[in-house]
Amino acid sequence: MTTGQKVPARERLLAAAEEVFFDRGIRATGVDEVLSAANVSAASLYSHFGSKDGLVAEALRVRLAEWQSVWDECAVRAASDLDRLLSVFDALAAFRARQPAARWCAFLSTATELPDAGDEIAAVLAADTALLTDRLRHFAKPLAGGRAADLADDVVLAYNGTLAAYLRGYPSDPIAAGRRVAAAAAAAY
Amino acid sequence: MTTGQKVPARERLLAAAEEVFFDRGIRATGVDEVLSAANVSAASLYSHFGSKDGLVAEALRVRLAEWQSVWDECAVRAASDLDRLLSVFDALAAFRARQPAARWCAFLSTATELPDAGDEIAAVLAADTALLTDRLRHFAKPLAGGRAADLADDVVLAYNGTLAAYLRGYPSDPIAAGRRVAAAAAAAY
DNA sequence: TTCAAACCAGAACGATCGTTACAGTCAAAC
DNA sequence: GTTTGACTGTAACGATCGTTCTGGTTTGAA
Repeated sequence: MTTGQKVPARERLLAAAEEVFFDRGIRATGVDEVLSAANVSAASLYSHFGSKDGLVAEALRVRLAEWQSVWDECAVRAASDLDRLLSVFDALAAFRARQPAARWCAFLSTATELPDAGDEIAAVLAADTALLTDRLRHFAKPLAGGRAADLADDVVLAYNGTLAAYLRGYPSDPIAAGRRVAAAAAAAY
Repeated sequence: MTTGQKVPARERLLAAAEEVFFDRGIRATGVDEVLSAANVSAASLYSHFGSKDGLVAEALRVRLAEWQSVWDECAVRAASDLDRLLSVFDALAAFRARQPAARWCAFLSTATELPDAGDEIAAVLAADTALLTDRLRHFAKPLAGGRAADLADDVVLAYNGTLAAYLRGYPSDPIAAGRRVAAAAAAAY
C-alpha cells in the first residue's frame, strides 16, 4: 500500500497543519494537536518553521500553489471564453473535493482569525487576491474588452460569495449559485 | 453635551464589546480590553452575562436587532420591487456608516472565530441567515414568482460576496459591485 | 568506528487567558 | 439611619498557550 520510505517530519507537519488549522481553525487549534496529528516532536516544528505563525505561513504558501495548479488544469480545459472565465468555480469544486471538511476559505479565514498577522502571512493573502484578479481580468478581456476589470470585479465578488456561503451554510449549493450569478453578470457585458 | 445621567454598566459593556470584538476580533481581544474600554469591573461582566461567550451572544443579538431595523427603514423606502429586493445593500451601507472600522460581518466572523461556539451563539448566526433568506424570498416573489427562492439564493450569494469583499479588500467598492451583480442576477428572471 | 544530522519524548518556562473571590464605595429606598 | 443593590479595584486562581531545553535514539556517510 504505502511506498515504505519514511515521509520527512517537515512534510508531515505541513500536511497535519493544513488539516487541523484550516478545518478546525488556527486559533482554536493548539500546537500540541498539530504535533500529535503529525507524529512529530515540538523541537522539529520550531527548527523547521521557527514559530506557529511560520508553519501557518508555509502551509498557506503550499495551499496557494496547489490551488493555482488546480485552477490551471481547469482553465485549459475550458471550451469557450465564458467557460474559461467561470473555470474558477470548477477549480473550486475540484479543490474542495480533496478536503471536504474544510470550513471555507483558508486565506479569508486566516485573515479573520489573525487580524494582526505578520508580513509573511499577509503577503500570502495578498498573493491569493492578486492571482484571482490578474487571471480574471485576463480571462474577461475577450468578453468585456475595455470593461474587463469591471467584469472581473463581478466574478471575484461572486467567488467571494461562494466561499462565504460555505461558512453561512446558505445557499446550499454554493458553487452552483456562484456560477449562475457570475454567468448572469457576464451576460450584462 | 452629555445628558449627565450615568449609563449602566451593562450598556457600557455591550457598547464596548461591539467595538472591540467586531473590530479587532473576538479571540484576539482579551476580556481585560473590554473591561477597560467600558470602564467596568470584571465582577460586573460576569454577574450580567455569566461568561465572555454570554457577552458575545448578547452583543450579537443587539447587533442583529439593529441590523433588522436599519433594513426595515431601507425596505419601506424602496420605490420598486427591484429596489426593495436590492434594499439589503442600502441597509448594509447605512449599517456600516455607524462603524466604519468593522472588519467585515460580525456574524460570519464569529462563525469563523468560534467554530465550536455554544448553542446560544449559533442560534443568533442562524437567525441572521433566516432573516436574510425569509425577507429576500418574500421580496423576490413579485419579480420571480415560483422561482423566488432561486432569486433569493442569488441575492444572498451576492450579499455574502459583498461582506467577504471587505475582508479581502477587493473589489474596492463592495456594495456597488454587490448591487450590480445582484441586479444582473435579477434581470435573468 | 566515528561523526553529524535528523528526530524523538518529556519536562519545564513564562505569559496570557477566562474566571472567581474579597473587601470597599456610593446612591437611592425604606 | 439603616439597609440594599449595583458597582468598583485588586488580587489571585487554574488552565492553556507558544516556546525552549535536556537528553537520548536512529540513520547514513566518512
